[in-house]
Amino acid sequence: MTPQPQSPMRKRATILDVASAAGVSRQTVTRAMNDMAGISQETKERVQKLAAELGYVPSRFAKGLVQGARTSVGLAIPDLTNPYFPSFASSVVEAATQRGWNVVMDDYGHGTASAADAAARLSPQVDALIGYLAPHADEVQTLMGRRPVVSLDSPATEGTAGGISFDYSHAARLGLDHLSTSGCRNIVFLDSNRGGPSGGRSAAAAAVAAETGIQLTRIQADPSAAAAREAVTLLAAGGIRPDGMLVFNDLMAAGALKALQEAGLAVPGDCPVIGMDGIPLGELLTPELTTLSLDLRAVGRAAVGLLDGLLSGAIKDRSPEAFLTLRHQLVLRQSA
Amino acid sequence: MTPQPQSPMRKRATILDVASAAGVSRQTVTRAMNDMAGISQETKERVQKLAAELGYVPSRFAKGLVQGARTSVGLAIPDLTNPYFPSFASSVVEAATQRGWNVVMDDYGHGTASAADAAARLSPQVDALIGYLAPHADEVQTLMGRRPVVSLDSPATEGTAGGISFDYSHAARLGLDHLSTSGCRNIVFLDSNRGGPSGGRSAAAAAVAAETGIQLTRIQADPSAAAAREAVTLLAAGGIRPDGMLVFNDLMAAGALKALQEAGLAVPGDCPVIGMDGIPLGELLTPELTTLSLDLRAVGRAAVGLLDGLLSGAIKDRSPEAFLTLRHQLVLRQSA
DNA sequence: GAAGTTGACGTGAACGTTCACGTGCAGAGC
DNA sequence: GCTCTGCACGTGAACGTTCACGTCAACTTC
Repeated sequence: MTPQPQSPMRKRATILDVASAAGVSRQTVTRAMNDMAGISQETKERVQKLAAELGYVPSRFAKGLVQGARTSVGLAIPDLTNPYFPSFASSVVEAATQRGWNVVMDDYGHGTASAADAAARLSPQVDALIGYLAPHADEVQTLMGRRPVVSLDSPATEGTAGGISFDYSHAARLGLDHLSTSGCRNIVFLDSNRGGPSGGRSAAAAAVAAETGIQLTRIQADPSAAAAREAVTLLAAGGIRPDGMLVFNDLMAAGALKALQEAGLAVPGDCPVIGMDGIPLGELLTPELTTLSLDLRAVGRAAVGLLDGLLSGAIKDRSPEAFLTLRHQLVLRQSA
Repeated sequence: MTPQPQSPMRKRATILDVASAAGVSRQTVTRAMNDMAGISQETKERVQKLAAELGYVPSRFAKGLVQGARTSVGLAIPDLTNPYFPSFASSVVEAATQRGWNVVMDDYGHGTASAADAAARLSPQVDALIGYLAPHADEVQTLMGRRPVVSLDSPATEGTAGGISFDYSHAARLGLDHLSTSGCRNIVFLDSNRGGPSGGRSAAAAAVAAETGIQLTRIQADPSAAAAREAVTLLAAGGIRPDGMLVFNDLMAAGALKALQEAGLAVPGDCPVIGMDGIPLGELLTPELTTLSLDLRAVGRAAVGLLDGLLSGAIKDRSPEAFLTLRHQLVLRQSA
């Protein structure tokens, strides 16, 4: 409360400064700060007040050293700008908070950084790591040593302690079935051009198409709305008129929607569109986006749950239980 | 590499375990792990390999204790689900990463938590705090003691070390001018019903309206797209037909857009709509959203910049330089 | 009035690093 | 042969807490 400048004093006050100012011992200060028993109300208040005046903040390092780590988990995410990731991050933060963990975040989207860079920064600070790491999941686990890494959407062949993957065959089947039932015969799969997690979706779509005899053309773009929009505009300008579209993710689908409308194709009339992921944004588009939806909060919860098991030893590293597969669900709205 | 189970061993390996395994001293292990001089290549590699095998991870607590904190900053955000906040968070993470800081995140949106709860969790872990804290900014600064807190969008009367606020009068003037110039005479301001930062926007809009003789009706809803949609639907059902709309933020504007269209009002034909914040989502809507845009990356950069000044002492706590005011810019798209 | 109990406080040790030296040894230089 | 230099490595101390005990007086208890 007293605005006491004390500016020249650059060094942090320690517990001993408080103790000597109050004329008591370290331990008594500890008792006062942590509301422990064995101290009179009077002394406790005096010490607390003095501590505040001196700007005393217990060193988290000293505390952690002696008490044995409160766990903090790293969260590595490619791009907070894609609405999918904040939804995911938010559920991770919630689940972690419930367990009393804290979350150190790194967003490696800007610049040319990769998940490995993020992990290198995070590694010295955390006891475990969750993230979208493909195709560097291996490298990240190496960086983390024995500390568990849960990787999302990377092939289980990558050697992380645990992982969550998605059943893209199932998703592709749901999506393509719906489109072909709606009469589409000339479907385009708009894929992301990023090496990483994309492979799964496009491969699954191709496989399902081949199996069911659906004609499927694959085009690619950066996984952003703007790039998707441009790609579809280009496609339409080339005279190609798909009569159905399955898109890598909802954000790209939003861009595709725009481009199709601009090209004079009605959605869903001329060309139904199905997105993937189920981000809240979908409901705000016109037409509202039909999508293969993931329960986003469940994804975060599952990731944290796995980590909990791995940390506690209830789940063994790389054991079958350490890998989960989640399924998409077709949410019908207006666009298909 | 060797999958050596070693599971029963629950305790972490320390530097001494590595040292004795390698037959060298602590200091030599330190030299090997940190690529320091004064060690032979041969020994370095041997130690590193051994360390990896033992799963040795240097304790961040011990390291921090002796080296004096690498700074980590807390980031408290109400709701990652509103696309505004991830954009902001992303720029904070980027700016912090550039300085070699790390970011501990807390999202206090879920449940009934407030910024103060988030700060309580964060406080023992961080050296400084950035966040949307209103109306609990005071309380948060108290929790943080002398450590600097930069609060966004809270009145400068709240006693944080620094802050960033927005010139809502300017924004309201830009928005209302544009609407009234377009011929709107019966404008609705769709406000958030959250106590916090909302006051500023609505008060500024009211003031500008009064000053310029514009007829402005204020309605309120939860700051989400769904709630805004519902509120506007209700409004329209009540027979009230606004001929122009200024909205608390872009997310709510997206909901309003939907509702207006459903109610048979053309946008911008019958009722132009202007949002606030300038989130990327705006471009994906139909019609594309005209908005009072903030340079979101600049906001994060500014916040981290302030914190940097405050931490280094270049800027004094609560001095005039510790408070910045940013301005919105009118970005004309289709909705107005 | 001796023994036990309680409350309020203090002290040594330990947590796992790094820093600032110190040591020993091989070879260079004269 | 002696010092000097450089290299590879080791050792005491310190960082700021908390834990597990101690201590000491005042008060009960019978």
